[in-house]
Amino acid sequence: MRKPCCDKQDTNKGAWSKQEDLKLIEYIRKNGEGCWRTLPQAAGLLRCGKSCRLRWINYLRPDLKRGNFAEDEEDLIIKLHALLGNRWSLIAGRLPGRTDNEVKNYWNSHLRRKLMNMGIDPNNHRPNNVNLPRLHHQNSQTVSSTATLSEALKNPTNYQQQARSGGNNNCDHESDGTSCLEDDSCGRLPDLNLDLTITAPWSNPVPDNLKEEQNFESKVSKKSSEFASSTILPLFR
DNA sequence: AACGGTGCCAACCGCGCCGGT
DNA sequence: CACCGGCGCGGTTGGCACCGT
Repeated sequence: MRKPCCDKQDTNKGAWSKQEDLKLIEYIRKNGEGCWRTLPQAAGLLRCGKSCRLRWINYLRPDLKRGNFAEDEEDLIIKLHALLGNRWSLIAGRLPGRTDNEVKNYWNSHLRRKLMNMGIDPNNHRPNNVNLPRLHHQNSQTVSSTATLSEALKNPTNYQQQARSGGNNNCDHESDGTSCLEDDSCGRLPDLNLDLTITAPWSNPVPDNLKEEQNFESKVSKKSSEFASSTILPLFR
């Protein structure tokens, strides 16, 4: 049995106070991130390391964007979710200034409902309640080579029609929140516009918080990483 | 004004991964 | 190779704000 990360009796829980925030910011400014387990004591905080890490990453980091998501960010989240499933950290990594928690919350509170209102299953990005003939995937087409998902959001009827006409695949991730990456039987990308003309969100040098992304392949499962390295990563480069 | 319902988001929890020994 | 500890991730929860009745 794993030991708890800290002695819960001696730690604060719940919302962070202004003083706690200041202590954490000050400590990290002087000493940098890392070694979260020992940080609270060193910084004079009655918090567990995980709590400090979360507070810093999700709220205090100076490079956070915050505020409403732009249309292109929404677009990107939807596309990446279609590709990656609920891998929020990977998705957030493509949105500079956004955290996985923020993206996850935004998906669950806004985008999920938006897609459902359009009659699209947010789990597999396919139209809901439609008895589609199962075509061999070689016959399928992408939704559109030019339309973006934000355009689709503005015109759900077109999007659905396109999804129906070209949106068939052999993938059965009906509602498990997984991506096609996880199933060999799919053998193809989900039928979304995958013309991802994404520019690198960072300039040189790569910020520390994004360096991890360069280990993308090691983060996804073996199967996924093979898929990613041959198919997805080139789209991002 | 009071109340209940709903949505949003910060924070917590448990688990898996990975590096060190 | 096995074990251990730290870190990071995704799912879930709790509390607050807002809105409608």
